[in-house]
Amino acid sequence: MNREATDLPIAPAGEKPTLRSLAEATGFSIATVSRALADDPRIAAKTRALVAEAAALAGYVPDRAARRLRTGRTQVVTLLLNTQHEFLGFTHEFLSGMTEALQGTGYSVNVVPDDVGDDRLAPVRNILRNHLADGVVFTRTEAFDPRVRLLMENDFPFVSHGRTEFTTPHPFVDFDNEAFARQAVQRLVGKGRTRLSLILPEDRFTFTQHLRYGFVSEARAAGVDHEIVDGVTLDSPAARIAETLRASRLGDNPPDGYVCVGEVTALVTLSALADSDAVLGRDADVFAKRASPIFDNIRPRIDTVFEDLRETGRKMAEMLLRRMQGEDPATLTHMLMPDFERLHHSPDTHA
Amino acid sequence: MNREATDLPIAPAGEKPTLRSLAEATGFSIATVSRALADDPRIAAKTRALVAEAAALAGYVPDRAARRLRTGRTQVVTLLLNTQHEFLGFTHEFLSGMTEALQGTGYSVNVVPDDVGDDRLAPVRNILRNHLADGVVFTRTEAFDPRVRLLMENDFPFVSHGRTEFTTPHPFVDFDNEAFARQAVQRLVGKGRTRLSLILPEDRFTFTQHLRYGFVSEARAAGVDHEIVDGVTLDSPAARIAETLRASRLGDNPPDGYVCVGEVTALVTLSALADSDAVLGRDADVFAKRASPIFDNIRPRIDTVFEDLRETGRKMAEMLLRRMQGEDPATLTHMLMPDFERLHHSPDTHA
DNA sequence: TGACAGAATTAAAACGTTATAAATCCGGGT
DNA sequence: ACCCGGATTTATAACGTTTTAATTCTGTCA
Repeated sequence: MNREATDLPIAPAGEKPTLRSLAEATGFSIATVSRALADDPRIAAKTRALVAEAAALAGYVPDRAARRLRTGRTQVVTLLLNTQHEFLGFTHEFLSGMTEALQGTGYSVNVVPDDVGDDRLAPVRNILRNHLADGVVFTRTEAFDPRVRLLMENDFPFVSHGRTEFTTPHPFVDFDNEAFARQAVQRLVGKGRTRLSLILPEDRFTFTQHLRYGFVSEARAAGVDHEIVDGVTLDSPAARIAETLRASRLGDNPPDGYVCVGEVTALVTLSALADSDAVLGRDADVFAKRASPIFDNIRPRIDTVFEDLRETGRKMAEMLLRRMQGEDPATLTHMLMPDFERLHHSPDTHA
Repeated sequence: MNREATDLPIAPAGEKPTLRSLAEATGFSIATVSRALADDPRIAAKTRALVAEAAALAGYVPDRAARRLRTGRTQVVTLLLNTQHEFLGFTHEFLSGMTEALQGTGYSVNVVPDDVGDDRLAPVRNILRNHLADGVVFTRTEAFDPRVRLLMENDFPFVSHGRTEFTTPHPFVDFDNEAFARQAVQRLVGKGRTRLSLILPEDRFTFTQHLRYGFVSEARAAGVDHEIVDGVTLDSPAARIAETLRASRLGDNPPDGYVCVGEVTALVTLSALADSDAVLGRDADVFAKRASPIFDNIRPRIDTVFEDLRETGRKMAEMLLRRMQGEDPATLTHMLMPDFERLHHSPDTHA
């Protein structure tokens, strides 16, 4: 019945501290200890302090399984991972950002493949049915993404990377791809380029439309020729993209300005140019979006704009936390702007 | 008390099936249902069949929290993620491989950052103390890796990516970096190169020693000059590596053959060559290890060997499963060979 | 002196499993 | 009929929490 903090027993080496052991150590009941740790105002302040001290001393950490069983809350957030396609370094940066934001919150990150088998919704259904997580995060969002629909129907917390065209608002984090496309066009036009070319992601992704709109309307405004490459998408095999680009360079009036949405596409474009003996800066220019630092080390240098995926992951985790705490989904949206500060003007690393 | 499989009640829409609901549906007790689902031979075969059918019909899935609380097994494996450095695409491929191998096993993958704060062992201690997982997987293994030591002391299942120099054997999956280094030297020597250069990872990693040994002994055997670049490592900022390489090219007798252990290093090397007006194939050659497909799209083309990180993740997860099932740790080792089949002989994508 | 309200604490149930120990069933031998 | 043993089945406790509904304390006021 020891209630003096000074002579509490030290943590026994072998067995892990539990509410019961804390109760025995402090002389209070399990219920009181539980409430005290939750800072319940119904518990006397002195008691709360005593219990807190005992818990710290013993290194008490609540058992996740027990809490989860009792409350139904898993303290887990799931990332739906597309295991096939990736922007270079995407997964790494994104995950790092997520874990960073979740650090110290008690939530842990669970990774589930989003593209196995025929039923595209199976992973989400599985999570919903068996309450495998308290929230979900995913990428490659489509205009009418079935995952979004299903999650909204079930009022389940989630944050999508990318917007949808559903009327009901939902939390998302997105990169302003329209602004990127516009800027890319402006840059190329500024260099005197008049025949622009763009390879788009697959049509079903929402950001494809944003890219298209930004590209087309800005090119029209500038009064320059522009084409969206037919027959291939960002997800096409690199070899096929290369093939298509090389073929296009054999035409009468090949493009002289390339907007590249991904790093791989940019590299393919560069090699297609090299393969057809076109010289960068003379025959054509390339403007690309980058998410990794590799372009710093590639010759010839090209202009790039940075999409911060670590920040994206961080923001998405933050919004998910707030959504799970019951904040209004409609307000939980965030747009990342093309990083003009860190715009990459082919810095000379000799300096 | 209905025991006929034919007219079992269908799964009620709202509430999730549980042992109790299955017991009510079949007329057996909870204990019997539990045992039947575990295929306990003490339960009559007919009963087992009946229960299995009812479970399937109801879509029963055991509650993870309850099972975890009762058994102490989490059904979780944790990947210790280094959030700072990455081989391009490493995390993505590795995780994809892991989830692939774990598909259908009931295990899920948890990602924990391995490099926050000052205490390098904190994540592992946290997992051990609070039994946050049944097994652990990590990369960037050191010769006397403290994580390995701690995990072994606690007899906790793990698989390391890379070997250690501890005498007690433990499960690992490793890439044969010595073989890679030897082959790289052979290739470069085969092209007539006589002054080879290598940038190593930090000394503390085990594979650094393997690379060094393979490189040095093969170069000696071939009787060619060779140097290990001083003052920088694979993890140095790309700019510093570039700086060092450019400086080295100004010397009397610059290297004419570069062995690159990572993609970024390879790119940096290429740009350093370009920056100092050296021509690949004439003034120097580069041989690199690649883990992503980007080299297919880089000009000038270089020879590369493929390290399959998806396969690595898959194998590590498989070994971990077997270790958790009690297999002898000493036998759970796997070496991945440099992929000679998929050796990249600068294929001409024009073909 | 009691009664009583509010403050503080607690007993006990529940979450869904698994596992120990005990109970029931059934057929065969006496 | 009766008992016995093996085959089945079951009641129950436990895992570590949270929370509902008491219960006990304390001091105040009639």
